[in-house]
This record gives sequence, structure tokens and C-alpha cells, in this order.
Amino acid sequence: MKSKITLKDIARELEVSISTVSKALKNSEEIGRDTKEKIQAFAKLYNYKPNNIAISLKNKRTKNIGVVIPDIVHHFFTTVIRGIEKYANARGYNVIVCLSEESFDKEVINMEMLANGSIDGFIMSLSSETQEKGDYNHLKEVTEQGIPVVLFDRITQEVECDKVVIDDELGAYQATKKFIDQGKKRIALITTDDYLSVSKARTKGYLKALKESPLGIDESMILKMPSMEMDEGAIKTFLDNKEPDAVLCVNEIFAVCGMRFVQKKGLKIPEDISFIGFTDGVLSKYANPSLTVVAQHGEKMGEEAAKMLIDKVESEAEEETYQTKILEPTLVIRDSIAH
Amino acid sequence: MKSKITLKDIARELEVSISTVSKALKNSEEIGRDTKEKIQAFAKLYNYKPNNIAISLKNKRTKNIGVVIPDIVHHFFTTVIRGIEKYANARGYNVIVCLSEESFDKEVINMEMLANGSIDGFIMSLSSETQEKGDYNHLKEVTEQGIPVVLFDRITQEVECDKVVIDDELGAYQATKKFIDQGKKRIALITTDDYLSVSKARTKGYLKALKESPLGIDESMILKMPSMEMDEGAIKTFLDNKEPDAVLCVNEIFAVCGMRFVQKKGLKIPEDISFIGFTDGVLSKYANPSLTVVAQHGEKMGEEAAKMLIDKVESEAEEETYQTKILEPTLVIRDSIAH
DNA sequence: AAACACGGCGAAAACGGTTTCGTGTTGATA
DNA sequence: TATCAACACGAAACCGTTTTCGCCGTGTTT
Repeated sequence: MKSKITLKDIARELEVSISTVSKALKNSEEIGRDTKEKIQAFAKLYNYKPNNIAISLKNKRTKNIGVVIPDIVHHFFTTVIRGIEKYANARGYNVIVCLSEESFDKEVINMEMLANGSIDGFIMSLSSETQEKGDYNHLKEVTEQGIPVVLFDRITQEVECDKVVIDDELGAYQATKKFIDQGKKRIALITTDDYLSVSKARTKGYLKALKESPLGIDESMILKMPSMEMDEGAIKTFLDNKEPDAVLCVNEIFAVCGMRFVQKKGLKIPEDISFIGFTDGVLSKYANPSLTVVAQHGEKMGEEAAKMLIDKVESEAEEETYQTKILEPTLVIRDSIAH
Repeated sequence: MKSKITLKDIARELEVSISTVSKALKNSEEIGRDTKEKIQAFAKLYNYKPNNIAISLKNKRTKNIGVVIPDIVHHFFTTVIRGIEKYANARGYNVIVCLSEESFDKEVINMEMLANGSIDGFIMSLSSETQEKGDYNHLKEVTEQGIPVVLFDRITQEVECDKVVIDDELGAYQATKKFIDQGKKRIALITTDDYLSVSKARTKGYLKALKESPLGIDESMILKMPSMEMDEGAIKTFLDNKEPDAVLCVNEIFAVCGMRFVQKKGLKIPEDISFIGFTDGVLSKYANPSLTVVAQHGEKMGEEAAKMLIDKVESEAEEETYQTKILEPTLVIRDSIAH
């Protein structure tokens, strides 16, 4: 077990000073040809690599970015992480992933753990508990310490920082409009409670489209699930009672469950009833019939967030100017609607 | 923007030495009551938190663990990460995630990036390219440097380190046996090329079960996909030609595609043809019919891997003893087979 | 020959902690 | 009163870098 070699080791071995070694390895003009070559050769031979931790301490830069998200077993979030990881890696950054598991406390603890020097900045999506509670002091604290934060998807207006979201309202609007244009009359929405910023926006888009149409709004056509957890019973009862001919769902799972249920009842998709979901994940692609969805472009979102964060981290300027990037959703047409 | 406060700041402010502050904050007996209280109060007031980087440098321990996996947009891997993250977090560790994207080079680069002090140990699953190439020098190098490595799922026997896998052979064996017991005669296998350690093991289990049965082995009932990428055409042709009455697939996607195809042909699942897949992901649960799978218990696997790694990291002893933990797969019965 | 420039290198501080080993003061003991 | 332990604290080394500054010797200039 040959342990890592340090500058000091090289210096001792070659009988020069540590500073000389350091400079030689950075190809400094200050050091003579011979010495430089000797040191560089030696370093290469013993595969010297500078210690990241020491450099971090010196530079006060870790080249790590912290990602705090509610859940990772969720297609959308994994695509975002992938986007973040790819972009960050290309710029020499590593990604530390922390899971809040929808818990406010975990979110706080994770942030505190990372905020003490482990990372240069945060990319986060708020836990449902945090959004429900409306307590964002942990975010404010880190921003006050000068640690940049980029919020994505589940964001809040109460914290001043960069943000990147998709236009959820527009996505829901377009989807609902699609239904209307196809002559659907009883258009339902299956969503979650309003405290989730995204659900709220989607509901808004749905309502807007209906309001603009001759159909008008029927609040009873909206099913609000109390949590992200599946409750098949609630969906079944709702679909049985309301007999919609089109259903917009705020995620894939609600949609797939709904489809399965109406199929069992003997209804034909998309003729008798159409479905559109949110999130372009595996489920949508491989569902039967395949599910039309409002794609959220998670990977793109991750990239954007990472870019915004790293740009801010690396900018010397202390501009206190924040931007919110709004990505356009796209409707991915599949077999759960007529086309 | 109030920047982080350091020991030095406290020392200056309270006109004591840095060492005194440090000791006081660790509640050392060495420091007098009054001084301690004064310092602790001050630290609390200004919300002092020690700098992780400095501590890492001193202790030569980062409390970070590096996870290098081929892909994150993959249900199995995300469950493993979740297991790792939960366990590691409970023990005060953070998780740095790096994606190799099935590329050998990226795997190497990522490991090198992290091996220079950023992490205390690795948890990895090999990229397909690495397994195909059979080059494990990057792994050997880090282990030689004394950095512990735990391999999971896609492992190799060529590197001496801790490992955790599920018994893929057993899983495939049990699934195949299930088919045989249910009277299926033409049992097919859809897998990937053999260089993936898991595919190999699963094929072995499939063959073993058939060999032990009166049915015997028919190599032509095995479809080897050249990559993990979906090729619906290949699956269709195969199913059309071979007309199996049971299909074992090494992942969910192959299975769901197969099901969709035979359903279009008018076959009934599970009466005419049964399906079993690997990986208990969302697809299986929400497929129509729901898919019976060999569950891999990713979260458990992640936990085990994290436990093994952290135990090794924290054990002073330099025992060079490695273990391979084999988790039992379980068959999750759903509607794609008779029951 | 004195002055100076400059190339080549080392000493030391700094990043922010921990920890060992003093050291000065106090009070008790011989 | 001299000795000594206990107490409370500080100095300094150390982790592995980077970087500023100073120094020495050589060669050139006047």
C-alpha cells in the first residue's frame, strides 16, 4: 500500500524546498530548466496528484456542488441530477447529493452539513413539507453567508436567488387546450394539494384553458390527492362518479392508474377517454397505451441550474442580481390521446 | 453578507488563544468554567460551525463517500443510491455521485478526480465498457492506495475488495423454475450480451433450471440484445419466430415491450404467454398486466454496501480481508404469470 | 571596483482547525 | 519557606497546498 505522495515527499527526496516543487509542477518561470525537469519527471514517476482538500482549504473553493432534492427514486429528479452532473463534471465540479425525503428537518440538516465548507453552492428543489410550512430560513441563512443557491422546479418566491422552472401553467394550459380542441367536454384534473408550487401552477393553467373555452370551470372535476402517495381508491371513485372524457394528471402515476382502471371498466383509450400526464418518464413511454405527457425536460433543467450556479460561484463580482429561467414544456404526443 | 466565523475570530474577539477556543468548544476539562461558558455563548451567538475542509485536512478523513455508477436514470441504481444515502447520512457521511455513463474513460476520470482526497472510499458498479474491456487497473490503483472500495451488482472477481450482489443466478433459476412448474414448455430468455456480469449469471440460472427439467436446453430460445438499448424490432421478430409461452427478461423494459407486442397479436397474458422480468421498478408495478419480477432489493444493497464501506473506513485495523455479501432475490408475483 | 539586475531558489505565512507540550499562577503540603 | 501538584491557558506543530517576499550568487554595467 503505497500511500499518496505529497509535495513534501518530493522535496525531501530531491533535496529542494517545497515551494520549489510546487512551482516546478506548475511550470513556473521562476524555476530553472534542469530543476523543473527533474521534479516533473519525479512527480510523474510517482504519480503525484495534489491533494484536493488542501487546495480547497487554500482556495476556499471546493469544486463541489450540493444538490438537495426530496427524492431520487423519481424519474424527473434523476434526469435533473443527470443534467447537473454532466454539466458540472465538464466544468470540473463534483456533485454531492442529499435527499430530504420530503422532510423539512432533513432538508435543514443536510444544508447545514454541507454549508460548512463542503460545497461552493446549492441546487435544490424544496421538500413538500418545506413548501407546506413555508419556512425558508435555512435558505436565507446560506444565501446570507454568500453561498449561491439555485432553486429548481419546486421553488419559492420568498428567497432571493436564481431559479429555473418549466412553465407548468403553460404546460397544463396547452394540454387542457388540446383536450378542448379535440372536442372533449368533461375534462378532469387529478392533482395534489396546492402547497406544492408546481401543482398550483398546473391547476392554474388547467383552469385558465377551461375559462377561456365555452366549457367553463367545474371545480368538482378536480381531484386533489392529499399527498404524492398513490391512492387508487380515490382515483377510482372519482373517475366513476365524474365520468370524464379526458383527464389531465400532474404526474405519470396518477395517469397510468387512471388508465388501467378505465380500461378494466371497458372504456377505450383514447376514444372514450383520453389521458395526459406530466413528466416524460419510462412509465409514459411503456404504458399501454403509451401516455401523452407534458415533458419537463429535466436534464435541460439540471444543466441550466448547474450553469447558473457555477457561473455565479466563479464570478468574482458580487452582483446581487438574480434571474429566473423559465423553460418551455413540450407536449409529447402518444397513444393516450387521439392524433 | 456575514461570512463564516472562525476560531481565530472568536479568539481575537474574546482575547484568548485559538487553542483555548477550540478546547472550550469541545468542552475540554482543561478550560475553566467561566472561560468555557463565555466562549460557548459567544460561539452560539455567532453560530460558529467548524469548517469541514479544515477538519478533513487535519484528520485525513472527509466523511464523503464516492459513488460511481453507470447511469442514474435507472430505477435500480436510484434505489441503491437511496439506500447508500440514507445509511451514509445516518452515520454522518455525504455521498458524491459520479456517472460513468457506461464509459470506461469516464469511470477512470471520475475515480481519479475523487481519489485525491475528496472521499474516504468508493462504492461502485462497473460500466459496461469496463466489463467488456476487462481492464480494472483504475480500481486496483485506488485499492493499492489504501482507499476502500465496495463493488455492487456489476462486479468483477479480478479486484480484491468487498462486494455485494444479489444472487442473480438464483433469481433467474427460480423464475425459470416457476415457469416450468406452471407447465410452460417453450421458455424463452431475453438478455444482453454476456460481458455484463449480471446477464451472464442470469443466463446461467435460466440454463440450470432448464437442464434440470425434462424440457432441456434450446439455445435458440435465447435472444441476446447487443446493448441495453431497446430494439423493439429484434424482440418482435424473436417472439414471432419462436412463439414462446413464457419469457424471462433481464430487465423490465424488455418484458414490457414483449408484453405489449404479444398483446397486439391478440395473445392473452398470462394464459397464452407469461412474463417475468428483473428489477422491481415502477414499470413492473404499473404495467398492464402488472409484471412479475425478480426483485433486486436495491435499497438494501445500497445500505449493505454503505455499511461495509464505512465500517472499513472507520476500522483502524488494516485487515486485508474482504467479503462478498450475497443478497437473496425475491420473486414478486404479479399478473403477468398465473397465480 | 562598486553598483546593479536578475535568475533561481527557499523561508514563511496563510487557509482553519486539532492536539501535544509547555508554562505561569495558585494553593496546599512538607 | 521551599516544593509540588493542579489548574488554566498559550505556543507551536501539523495536515498539504499556494504564494509572496527575501536572499544569494552570478554576470553585466558604469
